[in-house]
Amino acid sequence: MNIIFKALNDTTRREILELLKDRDMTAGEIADQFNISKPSISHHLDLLKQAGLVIANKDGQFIHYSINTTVMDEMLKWMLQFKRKK
Amino acid sequence: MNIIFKALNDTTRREILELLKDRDMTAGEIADQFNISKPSISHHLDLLKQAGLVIANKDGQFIHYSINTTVMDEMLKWMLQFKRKK
DNA sequence: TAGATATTTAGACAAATGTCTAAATAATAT
DNA sequence: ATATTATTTAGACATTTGTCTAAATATCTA
Repeated sequence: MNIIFKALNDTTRREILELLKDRDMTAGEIADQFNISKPSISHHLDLLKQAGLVIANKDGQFIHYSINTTVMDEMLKWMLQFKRKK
Repeated sequence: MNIIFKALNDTTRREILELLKDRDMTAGEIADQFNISKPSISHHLDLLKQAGLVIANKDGQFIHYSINTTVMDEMLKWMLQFKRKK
């Protein structure tokens, strides 16, 4: 839970998720969308991966990243507890 | 958006929200639930207030805090965008 | 095998964060 | 008025975070 909130607490990482919502992308393609160095993006991707929010798939020299929304279900469930009770 | 994620990115603050889910509490009552100094709790409450997640109401020398779930709707909406699209 | 391309790892550094103690502010009670 | 209670503000400090550059690793191509 902690690690998920941590991963989402950064604009760049949230934007990465929004990109991956539409289609899978390689690390390089993702980095091209930001004015941030590739190592920094790599670090962001690592945090997202640790949180289980993205999945990395190696394909030759490329690494394809895809979003994993099942992890978000846990967060959605956490948030909904506040709406249920009066 | 940013400030909401920031506010939720801390276990103590999330636990405060879970306490307030059941009933309104004063700053002192909230602080009593944690092994953290009152000034630190005060700071956490301030961040939650800035994010709009709680509302403070002064009543004499007490300040009653209550949860405001409408702000969470924005977050829920953000999260649901990932579930909608295929 | 060498060189180019894709990505990560390592290490440094400034800024942000969570915590504390001491002091300030405000309201209540004696 | 003074002391007590509730809460916040101020300032300090160690830890975490986001970023960078330089170097390492891995794959592909000529």
